[in-house]
Amino acid sequence: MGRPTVTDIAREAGVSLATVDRVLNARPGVRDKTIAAVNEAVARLGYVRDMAAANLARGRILRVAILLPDTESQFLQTLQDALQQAATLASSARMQVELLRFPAKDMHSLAMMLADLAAGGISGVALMAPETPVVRDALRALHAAGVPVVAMVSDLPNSGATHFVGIDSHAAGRTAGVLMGRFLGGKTPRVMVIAQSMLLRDSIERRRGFDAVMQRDFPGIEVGQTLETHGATETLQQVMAVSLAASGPVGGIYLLGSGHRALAQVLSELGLLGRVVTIGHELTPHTIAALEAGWMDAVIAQNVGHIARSTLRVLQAKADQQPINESQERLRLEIILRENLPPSL
Amino acid sequence: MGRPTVTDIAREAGVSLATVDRVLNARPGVRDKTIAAVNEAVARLGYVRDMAAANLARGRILRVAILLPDTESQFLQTLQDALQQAATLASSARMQVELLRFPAKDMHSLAMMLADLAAGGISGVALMAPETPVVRDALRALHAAGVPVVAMVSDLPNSGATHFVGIDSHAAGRTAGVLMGRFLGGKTPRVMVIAQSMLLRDSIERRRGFDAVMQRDFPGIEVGQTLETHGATETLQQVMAVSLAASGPVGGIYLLGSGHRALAQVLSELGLLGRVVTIGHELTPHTIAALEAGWMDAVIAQNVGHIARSTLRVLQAKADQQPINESQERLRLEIILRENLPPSL
DNA sequence: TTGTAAGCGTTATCAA
DNA sequence: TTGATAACGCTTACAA
Repeated sequence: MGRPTVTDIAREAGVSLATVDRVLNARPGVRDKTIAAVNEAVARLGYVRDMAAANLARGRILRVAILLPDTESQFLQTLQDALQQAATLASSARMQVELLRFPAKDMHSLAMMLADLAAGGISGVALMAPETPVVRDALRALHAAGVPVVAMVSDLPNSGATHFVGIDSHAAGRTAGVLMGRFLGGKTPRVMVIAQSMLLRDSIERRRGFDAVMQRDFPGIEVGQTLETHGATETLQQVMAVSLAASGPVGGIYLLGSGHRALAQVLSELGLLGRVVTIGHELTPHTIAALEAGWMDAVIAQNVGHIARSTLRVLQAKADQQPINESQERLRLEIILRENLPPSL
Repeated sequence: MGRPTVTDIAREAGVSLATVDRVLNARPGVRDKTIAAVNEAVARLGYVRDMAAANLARGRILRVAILLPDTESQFLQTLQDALQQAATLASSARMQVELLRFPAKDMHSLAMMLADLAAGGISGVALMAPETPVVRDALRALHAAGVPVVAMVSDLPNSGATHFVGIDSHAAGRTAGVLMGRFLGGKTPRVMVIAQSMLLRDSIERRRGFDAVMQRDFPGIEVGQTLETHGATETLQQVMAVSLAASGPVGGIYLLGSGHRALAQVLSELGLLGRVVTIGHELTPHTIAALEAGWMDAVIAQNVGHIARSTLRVLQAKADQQPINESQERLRLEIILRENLPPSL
């Protein structure tokens, strides 16, 4: 005979199936003594619930929503694709995923979308968003309503997020720092740091991690201030020109966020493409091409497929009130060079 | 109304549940015309099978065996632990895993164990083993009997292995090469390569990948022959002494397989610990300690937790005759530095 | 406070 | 070649 079932527990404890179920699901209306008897039988037989059968019987379809900013970035695009794919697969596990985009600059819209979802009886929410007061309040309301909230990529520690799926940004910055320091070798010991914006929590933490390592392990290397480009190629051109004129040539460039295509263009115009150690973040078609072309030396990344699957699994587990498998859900901070690029993604 | 079910298909196709099931599972005894009708209904309604319900109804418990060599290495230990943990979790998905060790040097025993498993009606086998003729024949027999075979860590391409779970060893060697070349910087451009043995397919491929990159990208660096230690610290001591005397000092050491502890000891005695760029493979308590201590510079690894879960998932999918999710099962070739060590494993 | 019985979506047995 | 019908392990009205 195989694993014990509810029927075995019922027989052993001398009660009915319904009572066993009530105890198992901590539903009211059972005498303490009966509860104890059932639990004793559970422990003695080593019973473990068959969640598949349980969900089948419940007949419930989990409805979860995933919200992403509507920014046009390749990272967001690959993340969205991964989520889309994971959602398709998850549909065969009675989970329905709604993928939504919100205006990146309008946190009030996001808050309203969250409120609507709460009102519509959603059973889980995952999102990637900055932690502004409005957002925080909306998330706290969800949390109070018992809806699990998963923060993706960028953590939301003060909003009662149930779980964070992503990597430690400070460690990501530190890793970029070590690679920069070591790869720089005999080159000009001056590094330029470029970002589209420093609004997102993870950009700031990356920069901090980068600086920490540079100061500790490579004191001989000069690291410039963060040059913000706000996504415009012209701005990038200008700030780089100004910086080069003011401080002299650089041996390395650290790209905190996206904007790889613009950087390639400007570097090319300056005749620097492939002549400076360049390190960036996230694996996208652009960064993959840059690694293959050889002008980008390393990329610090997190696996978007893993983020997507992990997000859905965590949402599922939370809805089922099941424990989550920490080691499976922990995202690895990946270092990608040309040599270990995944074969064709 | 939710997803279509077999009942919907039966109604739409004007047949019974049993017939739908026969068509869905490609069982014999159905007229072509009926098959077509059912398939048409399936396509029209967009039916997708609920595997949870299917497995529940089958009531079958998958019995799979996993075979590992009985070598005393930390990598094997971590792999075994990971498999053990994954097996425990898998038991809640009606899969029973038997974890077996075979004498590392006795391929005949392994072949006999495989034959016994085949006779005992196993529904899947996974193993990490060298591809010798006896093993190959035993695996082919399993394959012929319709038992899916998964090769772990080291591929078995000529034995009809159904699937390989592991990383590309040639790429792993290339990655080690790039890092060695770049990290070496201004140090003595001479690298020593050490291995316990060169019997396993992956050691050979790593070495080849390493050499390819060194020749192509770092022609100025001299790479020595592989020094085989056969697991003995004294041998390591001797071969290193001889090599250093013969060719002069080295700037880097590439450790192809295990033996990190012995290496630490010998390096320490020679006063070289932390003074030569050291690169190795696989994340184990030793290599983690070495990275943290700072005398090992990088480790090329594959995630054993991923290997374990992937192996079990693939075995499950093969038994269910389900397609496998390539992107989820593809192992990443990980580069681990002190800065991106996973937080506590 | 507890029990009975129907049903979730699939498979499998047996009879037609 | 097909169709009823009873499982699988669990949940949940509804009854007692």
